[in-house]
Amino acid sequence: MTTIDKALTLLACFSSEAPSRKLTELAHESGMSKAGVFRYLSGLTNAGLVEQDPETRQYRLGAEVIRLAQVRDNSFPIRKWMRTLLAQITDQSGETCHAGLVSQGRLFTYMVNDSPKSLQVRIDPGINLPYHATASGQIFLAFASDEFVDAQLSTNLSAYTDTTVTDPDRIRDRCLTFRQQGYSMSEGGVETDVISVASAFFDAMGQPAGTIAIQAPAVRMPAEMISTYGLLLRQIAVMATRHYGGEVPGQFPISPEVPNSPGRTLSGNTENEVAKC
Amino acid sequence: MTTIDKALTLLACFSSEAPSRKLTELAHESGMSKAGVFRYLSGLTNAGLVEQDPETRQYRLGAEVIRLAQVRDNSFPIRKWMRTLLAQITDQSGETCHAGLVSQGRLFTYMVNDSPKSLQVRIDPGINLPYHATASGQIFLAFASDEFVDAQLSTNLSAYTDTTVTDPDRIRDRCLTFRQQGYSMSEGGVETDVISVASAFFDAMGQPAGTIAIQAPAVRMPAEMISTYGLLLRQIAVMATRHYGGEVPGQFPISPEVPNSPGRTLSGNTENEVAKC
DNA sequence: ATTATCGTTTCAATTATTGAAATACTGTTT
DNA sequence: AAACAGTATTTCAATAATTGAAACGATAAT
Repeated sequence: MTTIDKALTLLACFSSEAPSRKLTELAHESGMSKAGVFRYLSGLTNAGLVEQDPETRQYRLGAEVIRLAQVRDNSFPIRKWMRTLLAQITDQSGETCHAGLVSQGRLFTYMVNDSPKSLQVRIDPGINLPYHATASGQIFLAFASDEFVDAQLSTNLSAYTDTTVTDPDRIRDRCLTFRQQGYSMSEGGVETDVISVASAFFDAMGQPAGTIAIQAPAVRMPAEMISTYGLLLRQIAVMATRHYGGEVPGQFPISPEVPNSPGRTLSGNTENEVAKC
Repeated sequence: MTTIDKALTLLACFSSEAPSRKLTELAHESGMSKAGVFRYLSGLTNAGLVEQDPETRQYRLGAEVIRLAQVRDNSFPIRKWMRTLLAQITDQSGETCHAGLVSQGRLFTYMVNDSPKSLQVRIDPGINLPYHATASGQIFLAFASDEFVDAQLSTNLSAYTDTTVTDPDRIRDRCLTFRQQGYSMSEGGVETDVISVASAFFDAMGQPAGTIAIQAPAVRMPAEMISTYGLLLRQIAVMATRHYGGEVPGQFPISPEVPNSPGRTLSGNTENEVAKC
């Protein structure tokens, strides 16, 4: 492992769940010496990737990461078309939806579009999506490589609620079904009374690159809605794959026919009402 | 210079102007050996900060940078309130506006809010703003440290148009005026027939952290509009400083009184119409 | 006041980094 | 087809940087 690798593994320690970290904490978590972590953080700070809160002396990600993210999006634009796709989903379903992206083996919420309804599921961008407990995670596993699935399911699968499925074999079974239907469903996997439906989009090698999901209060999610939304997401996911420059794998059941719009159509979300960032 | 520093300087080579780079090109630009650059890029690729296009073999920023940017924004949220501020500016002026942020000494467009008018100035997020040729850049220089100003003005100041001011002394003069009035103005600095007005917001140490600017076609920018917009931006900039957790420096002329709204008020841009990302 | 905790610096042993040159690869030109 | 040009990788021994334990300083808690 090179010096650079060691320094950069520190970046992976920062997440929305733990956005600012103490040096000692990072040293312990990464298994490296305090002195080493200090030097690495200094390097990262020089590059602007990390900054230190002058008061608490805690480290957090720096402004350079947002510049890099803008540049990334200019060279490989996702935001623009993803916004449109999510707007379509919310328009047709009336529910909160989000797109997940995978990076370094971790799936996180990339973009969120809120439901216009007052009772809605709240979710933020940049949040980690556990593979075993979310609809997004499970549809991702359904199309991921065996090694990846094994790696994920061999970790501690925490039960967020009473209904979280934590048995690896049951999860594998579910993923099999999800792969056949092209969308997944999770009921109360992370939070009770929330049902989530998801589909996946793919990269140029046919590997899953991200997910698209609807999340709604369970009371608004009868069985027939789940399949309707599933088909909708499956269809939008194919469009996402196309935009992404990817290849839908043979196993994925493509649905050419347009599903009937379940919800009212809303007018909002035209491009020039939205701040570009 | 440590190995980490060298590796991370490569990240700074990626910009919206040159989002994907060849290895040899990077080696030349950074003055490092090809072998070294290759090893550094490998490290960065392992961490997901960089990825290689399988076809062209060019390197570009990876998906991890957008995850990091989301995390950064969760720990130090700017997007949310900046969106509101920019919406206010466009609502009151009817013109395109943007926020600039500084990172590693470079000022770049962080967020853009388009004018609803059909004739409008187009600008993308993540674009580099040259200090000498933009209103944003100049108001930043007006409040930056002497060393910073010297460093910037001693580089080659390219003339983007016939009217770009490239004489360091004239720029210093202008910055003096801009500091006194708390906002800057640039006419055709980067593109002809475009006038831009800007103000700055500050960090906890009273140093400029970013800018807020209006850009409009010159035909819609008579002299009295410039000062009206200037006062508006100055006022919004104070709010930005407050949100940022910063300190307005003593030199900055604070305007407590509300300027009269020059344009019509538009209704759009409520939070839940906007995709969160 | 005392202790505990955390961040920062020091320093000599060691280990990884380094760049030139060779090699592999890809697409283009003759 | 074959040589060519341009690029990305790999190799390898000399070298220079990394390394972690322990000391230090600063700050907060008891």
